[in-house]
Amino acid sequence: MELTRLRGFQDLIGPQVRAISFIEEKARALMERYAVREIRIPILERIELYVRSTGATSDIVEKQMYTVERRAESKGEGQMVLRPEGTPGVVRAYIEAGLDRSDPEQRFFYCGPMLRYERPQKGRYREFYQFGVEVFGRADAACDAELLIMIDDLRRELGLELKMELNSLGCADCRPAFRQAVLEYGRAHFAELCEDCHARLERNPLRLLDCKIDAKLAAGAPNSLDYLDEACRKHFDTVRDLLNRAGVVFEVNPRIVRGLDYYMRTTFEISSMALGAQNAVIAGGRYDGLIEELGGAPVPGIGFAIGLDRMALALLESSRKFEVAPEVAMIALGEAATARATEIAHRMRRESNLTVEMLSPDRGLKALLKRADRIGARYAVIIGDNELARGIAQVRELAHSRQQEIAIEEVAATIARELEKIASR
RNA sequence: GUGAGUGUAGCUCAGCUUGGUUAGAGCACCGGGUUGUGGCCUCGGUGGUCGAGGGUUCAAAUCCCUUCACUCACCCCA
Repeated sequence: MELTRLRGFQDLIGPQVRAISFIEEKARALMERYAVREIRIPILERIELYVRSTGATSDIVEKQMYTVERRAESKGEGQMVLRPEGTPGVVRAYIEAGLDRSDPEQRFFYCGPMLRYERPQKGRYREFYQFGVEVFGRADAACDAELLIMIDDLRRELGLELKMELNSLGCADCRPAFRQAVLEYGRAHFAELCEDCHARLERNPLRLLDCKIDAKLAAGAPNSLDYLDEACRKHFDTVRDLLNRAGVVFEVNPRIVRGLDYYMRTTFEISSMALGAQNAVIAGGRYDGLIEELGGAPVPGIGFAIGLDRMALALLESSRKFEVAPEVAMIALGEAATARATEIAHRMRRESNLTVEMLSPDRGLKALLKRADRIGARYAVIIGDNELARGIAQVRELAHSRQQEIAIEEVAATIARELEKIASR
């Protein structure tokens, strides 16, 4: 086969797509309760948006973005890229709508594909789906806590065991001192650092802290919490206190460092034990300077994104099943019966709310019953010329090989009633 | 970008070390055993450029080279 999908892209089929939809539905329902409103933003943006927000030296901007070839006659668009993450686009839309000035306190969620050119591996694809939440206009610790509680709610609804880790990176006032301390620590131990860390040191020294190779060295490195100024410390203490009151289980991990420039104060990562190396299923944090950086008013912000693909993988690792089976397989033998069966199937769905799959009528009964079994139907409704003439249908309960003749007009109601009985047991 | 592992039927894999007739199994699919009754059983059938290209050889799934893809990990990150 030569027309294969592109590397790192996936066709989501069967349980995979059902797991993702399941998470999305749960998350959407949760958004309703938290009064978070949906926002839809373009998948294509100007490259500058990410250079200025994500950070010019980040890997995302330096080597992972998909650039789009524009038509020669289009003018003034500059370099366009497929969005590698959601936050900058939402911030842009927020500013562009003038909300930062007219009505700054806003909460949005978005859902959709993101694209990054990376080497694929388990839980990492070039196109991946994110469900993200962004809250603008609130600098208070209660807001941070509310988001984390929201995440805990989702975790509970999905029945997943996840680890929540929290850190504070400090603010524009106190972070520089911390960064400087890490830099100096790194320089002092330069000879002991791994090759990757040598590169990190000047580019993004905070990254030293979550290096896997130099774990021992990182343990002795400066702790961001020791460098928090009074306001940041109080903020972080309040967040933790609110989480404890809400019964949210979390750990403080000073090594949680976000890769993107715009994060400050509260940062967090939620990971799954069920996954491989790419185990962060949710990550986010506060980014109070970002809106201003992108040309808006000085409005604070905080947000997170769920990696839906990863979350789905974790869900599929658990014992949860994502099979779907129709309640009724409709079997028609012959042309006249097919017409009648189509009517009955329609009525079952519309009036009795049953899930009904009509099987291909161009096959023998044996093959059709086999098919009904295969798709996991609970009942097979058989209508042939015999039944048609007598105004009845054979209703077969597959698991028990019980079969009864029921007046065609009564089939839908009878099955619905039986299912109700089973459900109430 | 780096490293390791793997590419044989729709799926899971055997065969490759030591080259040798028509390349196998299980599952799945289709059909018979049952003129209109599934699962279990049984008999049969469809299905393969052995990832691709080149080389060695009388002969290559098997040996050599190149290349591509997939997987996992590094890196990065959701």
